[in-house]
Amino acid sequence: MTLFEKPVPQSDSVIEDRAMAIRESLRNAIIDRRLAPGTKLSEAEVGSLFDVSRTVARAALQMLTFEGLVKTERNRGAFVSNPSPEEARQIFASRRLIEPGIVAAAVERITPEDISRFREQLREEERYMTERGPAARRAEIKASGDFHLMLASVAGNAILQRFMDELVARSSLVIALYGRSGISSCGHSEHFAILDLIESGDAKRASDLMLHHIDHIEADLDLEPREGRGLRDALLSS
Amino acid sequence: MTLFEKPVPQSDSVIEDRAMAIRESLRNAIIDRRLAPGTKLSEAEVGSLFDVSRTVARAALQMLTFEGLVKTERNRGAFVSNPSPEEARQIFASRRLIEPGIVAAAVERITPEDISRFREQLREEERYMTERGPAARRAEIKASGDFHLMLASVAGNAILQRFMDELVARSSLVIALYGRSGISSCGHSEHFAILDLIESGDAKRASDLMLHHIDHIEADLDLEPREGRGLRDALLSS
DNA sequence: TTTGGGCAAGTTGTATGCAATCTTGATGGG
DNA sequence: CCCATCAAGATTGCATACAACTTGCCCAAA
Repeated sequence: MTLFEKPVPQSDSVIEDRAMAIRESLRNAIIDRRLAPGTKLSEAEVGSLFDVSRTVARAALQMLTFEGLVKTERNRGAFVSNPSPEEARQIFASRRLIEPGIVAAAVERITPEDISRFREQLREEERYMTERGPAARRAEIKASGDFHLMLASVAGNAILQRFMDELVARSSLVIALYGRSGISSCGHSEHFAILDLIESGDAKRASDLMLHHIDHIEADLDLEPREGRGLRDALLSS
Repeated sequence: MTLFEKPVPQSDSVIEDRAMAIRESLRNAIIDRRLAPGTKLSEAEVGSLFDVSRTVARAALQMLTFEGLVKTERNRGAFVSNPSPEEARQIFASRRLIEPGIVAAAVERITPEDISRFREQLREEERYMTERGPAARRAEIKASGDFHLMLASVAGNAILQRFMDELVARSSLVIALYGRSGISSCGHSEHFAILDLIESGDAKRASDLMLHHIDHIEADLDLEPREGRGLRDALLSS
């Protein structure tokens, strides 16, 4: 009757269905490394854990499979993805290709309000950096990824944003897997510098710095060939 | 007992499950425009059409939703995607970002055998160009997309390859929707020129030409604002 | 005639049951 | 002692049943 009959579509991605919520929850658990790579994600277990049927759990796992965060083998089930060094390299190669363009687009579209939010986000990052312990380190990885995601959202291209969603999530998993201990601190100051260059409107230098930033992240990884891995990494990793 | 006990894992992506086959079939139908944008894809109808249960049909539709080829609305169902001009622009912006890098990678990795296969593919394209009629035009769009996909596969980055899969599929839909009649012929000669530059190892010029090529494809589209569309394009389009 | 409400048909969301496949542990033969 | 075969348990793949929601129609009332 009234014009506001519907209770407002809300943020659209928040409502969705239950499968999406489970996907988010598992996704966070995976990139936080609370779920170790290779962990079996049985439909029944996920279902009972979230109090839904296997149907819904299965849908969530299917979504995560599309994102590359879990790998499913026919008639065997779903496992937390255990990205190989080669996969890791491809992930960062993809980011090197995409993110400079995102920075350039962000330079064109960013607003002063956006800049404020970014600085807030960077302060948040800073807090985790001062702390020690694995929990803080996980939070730092996540916050660091959020910077890149915010940049992608400012760039105003929904498709690239979705690609970045996937790439950042998989990067977080890779960093948790192959990252050396404490060197990622340099990355944070680069976030500040990138933001400054974006604010000043210098697209070229901002893009270049983003490129270097990604190089630095990848350089801090320990991506040796790791002989003997490639057979069935999930089984042999334990 | 014998070393060949298992009947060979086969091409891996060919086997998969039935949902994948349905996805492929629907995907081809959509980018061929045999399924018009806005067409309702009811789970029951898809299921009975392919002689599977709604469960499998639903999985296929979910995959297509991830690819952006269909749009699903909660409790309302799945519809063939009807990309807006803005979406189309984002698709091509994404391609402009990614494909030059793919060309550069392909220059490094392409083999003489690959080049032969490419020339074969281009000859195929040529055949469809001489013919008239909507069927030949659809085949031409598809063959033209295949060139870009083959390039992505040569580049050797599985992630970028998957991104390109999605972008090319959505581009085909956009071209079918917004393409002007016969101007796409210039694109074909550019494919030849790009391949020549790749063969000669000139990454820079090959990438630049790819960039221009994408510009030309987009320039051949009719992407006016189309007032009055943005409300609920699926409903109002008919 | 127009508007509003309510019922009915159809579709999607979810749960569950059954068959097929894989894993695992046991058992028997070499 | 080792290896192969096989049976039991468990898990996935798929189909189907039911519940919840949306939509469109019809009819009544203004």
